[in-house]
Amino acid sequence: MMSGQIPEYLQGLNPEQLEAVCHEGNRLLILAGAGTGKTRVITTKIAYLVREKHVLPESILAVTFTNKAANEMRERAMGIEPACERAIIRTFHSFGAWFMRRNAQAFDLKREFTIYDDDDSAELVHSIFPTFSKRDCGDYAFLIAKAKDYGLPPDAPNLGFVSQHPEFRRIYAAYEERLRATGNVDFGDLILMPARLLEKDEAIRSRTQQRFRVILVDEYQDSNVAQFRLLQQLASPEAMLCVVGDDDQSIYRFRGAEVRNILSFQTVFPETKLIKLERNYRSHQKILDLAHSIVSHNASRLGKKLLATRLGGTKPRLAILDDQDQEIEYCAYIARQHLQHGGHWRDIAILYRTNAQSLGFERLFPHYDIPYRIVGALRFYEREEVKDMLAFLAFLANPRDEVSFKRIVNKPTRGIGTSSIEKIVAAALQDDSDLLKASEKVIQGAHGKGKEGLRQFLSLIEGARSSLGKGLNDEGNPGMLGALIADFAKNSGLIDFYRGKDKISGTQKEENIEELVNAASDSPLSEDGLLEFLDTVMLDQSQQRNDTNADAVTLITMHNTKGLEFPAVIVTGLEQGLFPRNEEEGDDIEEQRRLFYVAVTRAKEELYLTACRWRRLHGRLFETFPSRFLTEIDTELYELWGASRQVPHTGYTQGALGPQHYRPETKPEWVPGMTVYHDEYGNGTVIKVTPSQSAGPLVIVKFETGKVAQFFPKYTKKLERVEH
DNA sequence: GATCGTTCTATTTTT
DNA sequence: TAGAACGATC
Repeated sequence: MMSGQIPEYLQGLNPEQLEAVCHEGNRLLILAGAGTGKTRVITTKIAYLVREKHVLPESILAVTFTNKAANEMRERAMGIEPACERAIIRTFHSFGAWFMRRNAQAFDLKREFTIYDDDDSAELVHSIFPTFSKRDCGDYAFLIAKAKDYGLPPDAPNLGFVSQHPEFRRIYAAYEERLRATGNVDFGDLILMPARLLEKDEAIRSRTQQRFRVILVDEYQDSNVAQFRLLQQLASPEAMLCVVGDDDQSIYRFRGAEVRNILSFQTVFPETKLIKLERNYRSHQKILDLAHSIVSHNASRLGKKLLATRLGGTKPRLAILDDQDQEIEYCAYIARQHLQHGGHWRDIAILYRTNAQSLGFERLFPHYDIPYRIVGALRFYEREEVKDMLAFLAFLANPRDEVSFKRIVNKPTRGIGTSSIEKIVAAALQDDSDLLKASEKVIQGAHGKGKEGLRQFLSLIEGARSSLGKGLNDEGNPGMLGALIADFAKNSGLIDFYRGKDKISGTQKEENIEELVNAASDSPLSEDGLLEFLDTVMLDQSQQRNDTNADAVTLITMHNTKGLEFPAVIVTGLEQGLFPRNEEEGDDIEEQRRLFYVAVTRAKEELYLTACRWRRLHGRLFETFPSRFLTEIDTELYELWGASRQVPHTGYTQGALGPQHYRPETKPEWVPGMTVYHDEYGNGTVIKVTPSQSAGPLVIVKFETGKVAQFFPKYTKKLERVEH
């Protein structure tokens, strides 16, 4: 700093945060636990570098994983130092797209490429292999995406790491070839292609490295192998590379995230300075202790322990309930109580592992008069009609885009059958031309209804292309993209088509189109405007405008809660087989444990955990056992909520759906000192028996191996009394 | 090319 | 249980 005077924006940082902001070494790993103010650190650091160190904002690159996080980062940095507007603050993928558009030639791409999402990829696989089922196509697309996440091209020797399938390499290679023919890229390409280009093209590499003197990465624990390779290429030894993350919150392994990126950061860059942020500003200590008790069972972690700055707080509470309906009723009861104590509905979040678990809440909450909102259910850009419009735009931008062409060419039906479409696609591939030219060609030989339909479609596209080229609306003024979409919806007959569907099925397709038109109403009617709009839309498929302000209970998957916080959190469905699933072991178990950790660290004041003895799954009723994660938690850290007394009723009585046939068996008694045998742990001695009201006694056993574990004998069959 | 009945299958999802 | 996907049928 220039003088002894500490600038205002640095005041209020704790010593570790301040150190993280001011540290000047080239490799910095900030291990930031949940709720430790990591966004504040990263944004303050950007502003600090610009303001105090006179780093050019343009030479700062900050990458995150979600658009929401990127936007927040930019706004907060600008709040401190307006010049930060010029910094490149983007998601990884949006940075990739930015980089690829600027260097399109080096990638052998036309400027007008658009981005295929996962569905489009699956469609492309289906195009190449029409005999494959939709499902298989989706699976292959997933594997291809995963291969790219791991940085593996089709000819990679170790492609077997992703799939052992003998045909996978061939399928992947065919996909790549066809994708290149369309001139488009997929999500994986946005990372892997820049990484590979920088690896092999020294001129571009050094030019890029000279530009970016500072590289910051948020949520680093979620980065994948390809992203790591990209970072390695972007960051010259002289550049400052600062990664911020929490190894305990890595929960996207199934999507290619590689915890080892953060675990081994110090090994890869030995000069790394490590700063841990462990002061938590969100939750009180009792919640943090429970969270720590969970995650400390993981072997693969750098290790850190959160310390609360907030005082007081009540112990988390565990409730063992009979079945889902009772679990829902319990949640309703908790929510109501919260309100009676002056809280709001919006303070409460109900967390679950699978989306399907929201169904019960949706069914019963109206009866309990509990307002709710579901986060992450159906996404705006996944809707049929929205995808149709986007396909139209994408095809307008890039007439080689086979997937988009197929989606709209015969919708609504214009009599263009599969065989005509195949002919057109084949002709385009044959002549290495685009689908418009190929259509013109095929139209010669066509006749009847199909010919007329194709002519209609072509004139529709021609009209749109010409107004895009002119950039003017009907009055001769500069036009907007929104109007183009609206015109297309009308002229193509799609709007009538949707209107009909809306009438029959009560959907809101027409409204959704209007919403999309609105979203595009600020985009200029030009090639650039079009590409920019498509990028924004394709790269931000987050659940649109769910009114966060509404006073309603939040229903949400544990995954979706990352980065959020709530005064009261209920983590439901803590049963073996559901969370974790039975087949999960090793690294998977550790990831699930981290997910549990993420879930409980969302709570600011109240934390509730629930498990059911019976769970309906795929229409069948199963007897379940408490999650192994529950038995791992030190019993001192939570209170057991007794449920042998009835869950207080909230007015609504349900039908006799419950499992009436279930009668708790009377198990033999358990007393301290008793010798027991456990399926996995062997012989042991009961050291303590705690009665509970609903779950039967809780038995704590010290095994000969030294391991201490606790059980509800009522729920486990693995623990047996040894007869004397 | 729409509609109906049968069959299958069943996490999580930043981009 | 419930939704999607596929094949058969009109």
